[in-house]
Amino acid sequence: MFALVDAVAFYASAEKVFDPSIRFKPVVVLTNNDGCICAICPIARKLNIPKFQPYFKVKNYLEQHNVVVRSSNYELYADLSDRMMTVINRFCDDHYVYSIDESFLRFTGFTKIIDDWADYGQTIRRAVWRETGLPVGVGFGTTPTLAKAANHAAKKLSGYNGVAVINDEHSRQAILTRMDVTDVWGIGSRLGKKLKFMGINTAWELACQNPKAMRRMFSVVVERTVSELNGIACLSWDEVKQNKKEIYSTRSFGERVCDITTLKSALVTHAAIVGRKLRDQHSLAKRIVIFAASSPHEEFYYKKSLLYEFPIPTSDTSVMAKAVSDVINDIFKVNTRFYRCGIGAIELESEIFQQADMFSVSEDKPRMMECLDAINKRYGVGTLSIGSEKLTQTWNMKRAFLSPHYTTRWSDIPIIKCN
DNA sequence: TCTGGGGTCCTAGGACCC
DNA sequence: TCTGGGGTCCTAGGACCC
Repeated sequence: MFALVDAVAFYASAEKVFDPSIRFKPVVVLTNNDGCICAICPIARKLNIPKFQPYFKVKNYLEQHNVVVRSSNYELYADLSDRMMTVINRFCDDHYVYSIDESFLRFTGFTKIIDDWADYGQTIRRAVWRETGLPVGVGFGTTPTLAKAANHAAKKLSGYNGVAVINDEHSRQAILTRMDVTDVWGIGSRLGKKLKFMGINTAWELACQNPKAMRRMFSVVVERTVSELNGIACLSWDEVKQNKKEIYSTRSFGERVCDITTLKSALVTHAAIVGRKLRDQHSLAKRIVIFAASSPHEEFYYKKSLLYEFPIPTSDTSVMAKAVSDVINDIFKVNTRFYRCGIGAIELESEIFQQADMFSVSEDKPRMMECLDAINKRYGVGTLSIGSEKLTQTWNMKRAFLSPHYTTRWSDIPIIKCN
């Protein structure tokens, strides 16, 4: 048995945890640089606010309806995510954190003990709510795709109250027939359109297709999805938990960047983020892409992207920073208003297979990164960083509606006033 | 005044080579 | 005069997710 647990409108709910004054108001959270709307709380959802619309286009509408707007407070969300995952971790023997607000649970030893999954789901929900203040939905299913579907039902369909279980033919049919085909994990708007053209409108109708035929018409991915909807596991647990094959860090600037020093320091910061993520999953990058671009919305679009190959695969931030230095002059172009930039590690291999470098002089390099990670984990990201990250700080994000860092900064600790 | 997210995986098609 | 194959690597862009 699998379960998928995720938070209801995570960013928006996180904003409400330490701010009771907005708890019963419509709240939306914006993406980086206050660009688009990325989270809409259930109260705001009733106003039919479109997700991922540019903020400036719906600003008036939000004001008219007294919607509370918040910038992304990633520090707060990351910390609340940790807390939430720590609680969830108690409830299964195998836990995989899939994204900042979603995690898969697998029950092997537990299966014999638990006879009422719905009740168990409510126990998880209550524990997370009590200990973090975050509302979550819990979906159980015999495959990861069915657990995803049940989770959708738990949060979106009436009569489930936050927990849904697919563990027999009856429950499977009851949920899948009420689910739009585009709400199936892996079926997006594009595939959805084609499927609907073929008369396949619900998840149930998709499940009734011949998997082999789906493979011919679309891809192995759709074939797998059909099988999984029928309770046939195609994604092994190891596959679900697989390491990333590519790791990117990209960001748009709060203000356009026109000078090479600022661009370089931004790229080194991305190198640091990619390096940490590589080390987290014990991977090394053989090659990285380094890119910078102007805005695609402007008349003259400029984009330059370069491949950089390391003689020895690495996850060392300082080595990647050196790569940035090497190529920055080829990427930078004068009189260009840079809008975003980033770094992606695209060819990864496992640390286990690391070739010893015959000419290496600094044997302690990996330990230096270990030390850096440990300090940043303890005292916050950015406590220790590469010198060239700090060359300038002018490219910071635009975050006009930022809430306090309630849980990660002494100065931001919430105060309760008693009269 | 001007403003438009971030991440991962996959594939079609072009460039280049022999 | 006109026509002919197959592999690798790279890039851009599509598709999906939240």
